[in-house]
Amino acid sequence: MDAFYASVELLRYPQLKGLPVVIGGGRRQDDALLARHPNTPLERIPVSAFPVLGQYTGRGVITTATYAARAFGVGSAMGLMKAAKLCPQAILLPVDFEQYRHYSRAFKAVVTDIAPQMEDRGVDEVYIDFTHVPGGQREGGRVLARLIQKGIWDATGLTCSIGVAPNKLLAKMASEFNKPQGITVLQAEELADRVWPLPVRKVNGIGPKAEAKLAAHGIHTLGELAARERAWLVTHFGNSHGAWLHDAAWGRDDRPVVTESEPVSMSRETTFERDLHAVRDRAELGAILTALCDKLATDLQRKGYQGRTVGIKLRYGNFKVVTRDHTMTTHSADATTLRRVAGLCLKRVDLTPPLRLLGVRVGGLARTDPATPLNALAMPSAGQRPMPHHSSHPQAHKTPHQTPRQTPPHPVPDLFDLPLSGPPGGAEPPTAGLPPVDAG
DNA sequence: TCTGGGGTCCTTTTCCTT
DNA sequence: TCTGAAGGAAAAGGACCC
Repeated sequence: MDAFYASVELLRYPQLKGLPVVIGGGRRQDDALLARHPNTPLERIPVSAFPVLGQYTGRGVITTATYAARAFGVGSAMGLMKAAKLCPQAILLPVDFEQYRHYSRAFKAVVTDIAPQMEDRGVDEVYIDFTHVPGGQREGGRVLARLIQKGIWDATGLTCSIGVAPNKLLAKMASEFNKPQGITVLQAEELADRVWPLPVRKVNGIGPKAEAKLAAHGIHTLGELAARERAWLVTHFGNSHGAWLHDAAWGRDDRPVVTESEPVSMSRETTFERDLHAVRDRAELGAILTALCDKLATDLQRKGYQGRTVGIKLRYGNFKVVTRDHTMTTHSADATTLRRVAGLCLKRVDLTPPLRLLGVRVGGLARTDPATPLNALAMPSAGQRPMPHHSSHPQAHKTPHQTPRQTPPHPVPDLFDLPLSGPPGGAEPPTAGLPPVDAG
């Protein structure tokens, strides 16, 4: 298979091109901006009027940053306060998913017009199998890549970097060689020269943890990784991960370009403006949980799905995360049902420490209307790991059994109805707190 | 100093049934 | 009636990606 990996840079305002800009954090700075410049389109508001990072106070992280901002050491997932120290003059824009979705659809339409075998990798990235695209092999794929780049520019004004290689693993790596508007053709025989000198972290699927573990064994580059025996890697990293690491270092990847997929789960979560306490902030937490369930139910219904497993996620003030879930006997997309089951899950966790984040998730999805065409409504599979499927996995490809066990393990009275002083009897975990679950 | 939100997949632990 | 083993599914946690 021949593969492209294409990623586009999403930046809205032409007057900000070339400047350090970060996106993230605060909500609705646009509104304040427009209030100060009535009747002026955002695209015409002068650069000097935009809020800068140095003025920002509060929680949040950077979603993305322009290359000019990255030159200051600012990057994705960095706290805004830290970024403000590195580059206080950077312009800070709010996240606007409506716009991203619009431009995302537009650029993908350009791609599929030219090369229909496209795999969606999120809002700004795709894989393309161009093996059977007419003219796809000219200049090793470079001609087709230029055509796609120009098409995206003409339709959206967005720049795009493209990697061309024999498989997805190498195409993704190649796309990073020449950002933001380059085309890199990487051939299998160039592995030693162009890939092995790279740090292991450049492989899509080696994150900070794997990087640290490899470093502890003195492995920093892909060349050093490739030099290890496969058996040695299997011994130290397990059967599947060790073998995968070995394949990755040797540029081997036989995953196909997947053009359609079904969502596995949907979720909603929110980080609070300040840490909340289950008892003191009981009403607020209850309202947040209800709102999350409402949104999630709306998401499910809009996309035509219902789910059987409902779960909650809590992040404590110390960043420790706990999850609880419960599988129901039937599927549902009903907000009241989600709220009730999420409430039951919440009773099974320790609600004593300060809480930073609350989330609700639904898995075990099934289509509400099976006649809906496959993938017509599915989300892009953004977080999919590049690992191959391991059929040895004990839970792989099994049909769910019909009698899920009942939770919670110890019968708990409705703690959500308890007085604020805490649970009676002393036998229950310290879970006093949130308002009553809505009566079904 | 501070660390979002929405996903997928894998591994390990726990629980249930036979 | 009790016990233990085995196997499968659910639950929990974690790594990773955009």
